[in-house]
Amino acid sequence: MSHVHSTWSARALDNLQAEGLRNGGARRAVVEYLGAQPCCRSAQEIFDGITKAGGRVGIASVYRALDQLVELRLAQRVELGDGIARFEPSHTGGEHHHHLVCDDCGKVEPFSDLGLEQALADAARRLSYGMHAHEVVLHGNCDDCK
Amino acid sequence: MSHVHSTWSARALDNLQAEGLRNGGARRAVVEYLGAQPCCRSAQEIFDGITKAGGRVGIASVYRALDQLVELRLAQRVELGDGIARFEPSHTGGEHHHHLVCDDCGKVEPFSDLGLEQALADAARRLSYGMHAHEVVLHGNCDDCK
DNA sequence: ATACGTGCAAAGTATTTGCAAACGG
DNA sequence: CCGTTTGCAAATACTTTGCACGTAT
Repeated sequence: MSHVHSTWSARALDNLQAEGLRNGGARRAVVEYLGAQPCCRSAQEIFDGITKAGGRVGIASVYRALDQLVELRLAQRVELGDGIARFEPSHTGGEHHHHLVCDDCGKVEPFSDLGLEQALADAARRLSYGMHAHEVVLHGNCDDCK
Repeated sequence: MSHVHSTWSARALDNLQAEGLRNGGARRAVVEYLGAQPCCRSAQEIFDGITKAGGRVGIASVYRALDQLVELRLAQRVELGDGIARFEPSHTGGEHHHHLVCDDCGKVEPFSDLGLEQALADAARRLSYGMHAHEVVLHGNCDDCK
């Protein structure tokens, strides 16, 4: 049996290792960077973030690491309508959130809503769809642009 | 004052004309094709559909027409997680739907859920966000892949 | 007549892949 | 050691743009 981890990064690295993967420098850097973010990040943002912190990775490795994380359902791919894929840790329970996108300035804000989560679960049940992830994007105008 | 249209295509073409746009062949073909579809379509699918029906349009015009439709909020851009942008008429009221995506075979199915719509409206109100569109994507496994 | 619309080809971005060298266990 | 991982560069996929010609009003 496995023990409990305090952070998503630690849990993800353990799961990757349990899959027989080797956790070299690049993938570890991606996992640690992503785990420290409050909301979704694009591959380029992750690359830039790691680079600015002194890490040396290739952007191809960032993409490859993200693909694997999504494949293992440790991370979720989020598309907000601007043609750029973003990624964030797969949140469990209360940490789960969705996204508000301002169509004027492009700002992205996370939000949580228990009623919405309940309605999503109900809808999936009614449809008898084997749901393992969901994504909600609200488009509108943020406070600054209203 | 304007009169009521029985189809989205007719209404959209009227709205475009009211904006001072000229509705030449390519944009008209896109609007008519899109209005006849039961669910979202990619630019390439729209191009292929028009071409197969004997229409001659450039794919650049398809993209331009779609941009304008989205800009005027006559159509909605939908991103389902595979990096391809899809488009569908902006549905009003009861015709509104969302999407189920099978992560194994990629199949896309539309669904409607009144409870979900209500929860989305409630969430937007609670957030006091000036919402003018929303998008929900459920990922899971379709009947074929379960 | 005169803007706007269109098609083609070229350019621009985001993402993926081939490959030889570096590395982890 | 040996198979995995990595970085680089080249390739790919989707989308946008420049421009000369066509067309709606």
